[in-house]
Amino acid sequence: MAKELTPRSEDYSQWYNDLVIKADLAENSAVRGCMVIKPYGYAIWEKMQHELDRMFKETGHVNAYFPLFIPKSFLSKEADHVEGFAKECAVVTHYRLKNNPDGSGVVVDPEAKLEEELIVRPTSETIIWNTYKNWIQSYRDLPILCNQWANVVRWEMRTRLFLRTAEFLWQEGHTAHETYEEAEAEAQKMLNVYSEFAENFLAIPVVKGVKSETERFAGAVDTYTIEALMQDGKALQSGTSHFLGQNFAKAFDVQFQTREGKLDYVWASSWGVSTRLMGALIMTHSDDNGLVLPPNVAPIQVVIIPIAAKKMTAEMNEKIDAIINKIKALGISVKYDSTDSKTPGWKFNEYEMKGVPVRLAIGPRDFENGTVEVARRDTLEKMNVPMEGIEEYIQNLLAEIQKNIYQKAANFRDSMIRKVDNYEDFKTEIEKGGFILAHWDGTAETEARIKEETKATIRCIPFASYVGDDKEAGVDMLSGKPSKCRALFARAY
RNA sequence: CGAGGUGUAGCGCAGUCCGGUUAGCGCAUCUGGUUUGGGACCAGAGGGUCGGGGGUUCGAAUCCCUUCACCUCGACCA
Repeated sequence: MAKELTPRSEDYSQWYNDLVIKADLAENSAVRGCMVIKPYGYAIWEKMQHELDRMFKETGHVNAYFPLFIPKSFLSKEADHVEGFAKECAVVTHYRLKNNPDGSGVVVDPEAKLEEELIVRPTSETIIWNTYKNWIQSYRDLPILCNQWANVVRWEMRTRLFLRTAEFLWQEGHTAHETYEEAEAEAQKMLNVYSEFAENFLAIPVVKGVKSETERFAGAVDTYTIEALMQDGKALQSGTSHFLGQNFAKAFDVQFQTREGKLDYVWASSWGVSTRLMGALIMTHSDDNGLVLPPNVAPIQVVIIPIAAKKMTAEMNEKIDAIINKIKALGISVKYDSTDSKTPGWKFNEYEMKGVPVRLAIGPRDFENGTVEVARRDTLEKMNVPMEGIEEYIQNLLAEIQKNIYQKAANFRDSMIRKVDNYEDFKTEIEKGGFILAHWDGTAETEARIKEETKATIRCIPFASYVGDDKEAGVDMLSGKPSKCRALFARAY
């Protein structure tokens, strides 16, 4: 009765919105474009953070924190950068309120105008490079490998929970290096960290590649990306890593003494993933019954639901406690839901909505047979499993589910990548969704025309090969001009 | 910013066209009891500035003016 999702086939977008609300992940707030991330949604984000943070540290990075506010003048120092972000900045102009003389509440005190306005960071390159200038004198001070966990604000016209909000949470890495090669390698390395994280942890298959000039980060020399494919056939940019060259070092005059005793500008990279990954996670795996979570990110990995809990004997409760303890001992998070205000049927649906990977039901029948009913969320299969050794069974099952969820997504993604050689076919194929590999002459004009006419954008030039000859030269499907290799096109979020 | 739409109980809605007792319904909540293997049942209870302001009227959720907010779809973007 209460909670029914709009089926994906009926309205994918509505399904997504329903799911975010009904799985208790997030909700719209009183502030335009800003969401409240609810405890269950935040628990998933925390698991992502935890794993990413571990991976960053393992690759030699350290965490730091830089200010939320950026002096307006900083933003204009790198020409492309300001161009890219100027239209979506929140600006602080005053520092004080006062009571309205007419008694109608508070108003901004016009006396308290700031000398220089402050921008709420849309990203932190400028404040960080202004800071790095003081940290770097010699090659001995390099590399600097900093990350920060932060919130940023981009005043978007239209917002959607997790996918695009005015304020969002993310991490941003900002590194400084002696050489072109080292900074470039860092950008590549972090892209690999992201793709490993997406695939192994979130079970989201991604295509790694380089962005076209049009899609590149404002101020970067090259932008690398991981692109995921959602179930409705649209692409979602899920993480980016930028080789910044010496652009920010020049803008903020960050020079260092080289090993040869000369002065040179520092080479840079930056990289980030955001709460948008929550959107990717939801849209990659979930179904019409609700969220489907890979065991690695599930805040609750196993839920145990007693049947007729009030009729349980002390001996039965002891057996259940023993099972819980054995599962916990294996490092598996388990929730025992014995509240009697809800029926088992209600709970079955509720935990399916929330994507809990494994559900156990234990009732009178099971105590008679010495079994437990095990249900897996990914396939919705139910099995009766002996109570004895149930913990190992679950441990294996969780691993199996993690693998299965990834494989299912990978099969779908692969089935949606195809090669197209002429523009007419392209227009037909793009309607069906998915990734299309087609030859592109490398010009912004052709790219813009394709976007204008088909709403498809170049997601990236993939590093790996997907359809055999996609790394071979050819001719642009639209202009007929020579093309070095195929680009990956899709409609995107 | 363009085009549509919606604001009535915690949530979802009816009532508005055509003004008239005490503003309804479902879910949720609370109390008590019975239940429990796929969204239970019975009995009782609480909960409302009808988005805000102004006007018309004997009388406004309903008509008029004004204002605010939110949602969906476009253009912009992680």
